[in-house]
Amino acid sequence: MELLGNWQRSCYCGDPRPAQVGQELIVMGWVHARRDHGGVTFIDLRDRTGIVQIVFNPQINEPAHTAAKDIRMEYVLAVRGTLMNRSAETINPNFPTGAVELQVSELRILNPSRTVPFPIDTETTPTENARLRYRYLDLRRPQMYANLLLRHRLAKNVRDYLDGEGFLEVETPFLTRSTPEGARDYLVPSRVNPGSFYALPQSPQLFKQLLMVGGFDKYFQIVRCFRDEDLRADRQPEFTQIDIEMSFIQPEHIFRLSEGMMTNVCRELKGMDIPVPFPRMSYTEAMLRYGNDKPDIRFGLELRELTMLFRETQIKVFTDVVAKGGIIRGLIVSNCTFSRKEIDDLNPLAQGFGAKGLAWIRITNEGWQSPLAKFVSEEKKAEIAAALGLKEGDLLLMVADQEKVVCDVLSRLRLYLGDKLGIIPKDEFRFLWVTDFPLVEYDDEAKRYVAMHHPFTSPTEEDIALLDTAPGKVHARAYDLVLNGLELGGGSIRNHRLDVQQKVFACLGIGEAEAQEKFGFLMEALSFGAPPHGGIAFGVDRLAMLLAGAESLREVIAFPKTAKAVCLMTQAPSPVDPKQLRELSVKVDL
RNA sequence: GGGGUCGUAGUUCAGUUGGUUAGAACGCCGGCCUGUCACGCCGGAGGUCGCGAGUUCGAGUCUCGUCGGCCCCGCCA
Repeated sequence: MELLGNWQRSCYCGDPRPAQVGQELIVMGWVHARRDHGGVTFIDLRDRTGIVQIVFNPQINEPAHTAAKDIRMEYVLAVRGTLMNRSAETINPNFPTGAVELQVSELRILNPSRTVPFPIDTETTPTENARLRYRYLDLRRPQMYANLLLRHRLAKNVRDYLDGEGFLEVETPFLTRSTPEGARDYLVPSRVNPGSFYALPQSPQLFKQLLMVGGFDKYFQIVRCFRDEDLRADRQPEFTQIDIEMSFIQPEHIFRLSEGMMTNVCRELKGMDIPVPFPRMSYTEAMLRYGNDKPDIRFGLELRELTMLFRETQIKVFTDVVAKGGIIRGLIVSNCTFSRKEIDDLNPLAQGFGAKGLAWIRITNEGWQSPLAKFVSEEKKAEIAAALGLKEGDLLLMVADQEKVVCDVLSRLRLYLGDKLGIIPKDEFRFLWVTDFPLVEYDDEAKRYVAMHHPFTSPTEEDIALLDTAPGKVHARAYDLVLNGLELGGGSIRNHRLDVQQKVFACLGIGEAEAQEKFGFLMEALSFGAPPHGGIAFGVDRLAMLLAGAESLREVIAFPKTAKAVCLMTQAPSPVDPKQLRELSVKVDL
């Protein structure tokens, strides 16, 4: 092992080109591969920019050639040498540096490496377990570097864009207070105030509103948020948002700004030109056509309303459901080539999605093929076929149940079928605004209305009166941005008037005393001339994931957590020293 | 909290109906090799089959439990 001494790197491994031939260079990096021919030894030296071949030739430098015998995979080297052209037949077209090589005159082995637990290449993908345990090695893989580079450029692009639009990035506290509603909070005990706890923010929601009251007019922040809920491929306990808030605006301003930001990102990072404005769809329409408030509009296969058509048949499972206030909806798969088994297999799938069963009708050249065919008159069949435009080869899949169940099952079945049929164009980016959400929805478990977005969302001006009489019918000035079936972000116009905010609290069953205790600071602020304001927040991790074409957030997060919210590298979370607990006046009760 | 799936050499994986000494590739160690770039050739080491019970004459293989990774449901204003 040698010291670095006063050596200074003259270029990255990916840099050398024929133009620099003849120059003396110092390059540093990791041993990616080693080819020892006894006489001459080749080493591929790698850094984040690429790979350069360095050559140890005993005729050029005997000591360096001898020393190179000890070099192993992932050793860290510094080499000084002369850049040479390769002879025509030894040029490697697979690397940008493949026309040249560095003839080593001096080698310094800066650090050895134990045998690595998995190879640093693109061919083999190690198990997730190994990757997360040795994340620093996983990060050496070019794909991980590419993903995090993309993420960096995303953040930089967004910052530059918002700066250009007159936004200020302002930091807000991580140690804040726990609020009711929403996700479970991560709590931090206060040593100085025994028995009291901070909460890590689920989002900087209230702070950004208070910045508007503070007159900042246009705020943004690329900020970490924390939610103590179970994980998914697209959900980590800590995640990053592009958080935005503006004063004296309409939803249109948010749409225009967001569209500018997203198209900018897509153009700069992916070379894609996304047309603006993005299409918009009301929540009601989205539920009707897709059964879902975040529809993937890259493909059709929309839901069909069937209640009226089938209510007068002799199909008992249908008529019973309709009698109980349920509905019937379905999907039509055109030119369906499913085997009988494939169709039968959809039934347990639909049941897994929450359906009691899945009815089906296949249109063949001999008429209806279906377990239900005998319950429908020929006349009715013709009426149904005409109404739905059914033709030979079509498969009609139907679910009858309460509306919520029908929507849920069919929306998931739609995604399953879209994937199975291969009709989802993978390389398309289809943005969609979903608007006109209900302000609240009834929670059967809690037996009260809960905020659909959050408790600070403004009702539409014409619906304010309904807050007292029919809360379920009140529309919110809220909007979500959906990309390829993934909720990328959401926002709303907020309540800037104290009386409206108090009405909303009351509607949510938050009493005056509780509102005062939990949100007193907000209500106080609203009483001091709060401007009309609103904003939006986008998931950076999800956006980066889609831009990177990755299947999991972990691919675009340097140090992510497992499905059990554990960091396999640091072994966090961990028990702590009893002394620490005593200082915090915290007792663990398992 | 629930369901599914995976766990075999350092790594990626194979392992038949439960049957002799658990294999391959890459990596690792030793040797040879002056134009390779997935270098090649010769030789070698390396296994608590995640862990614990059970069934069996016999378990990597079957059963139960448990731990861990992944996916999903619930949950995620």
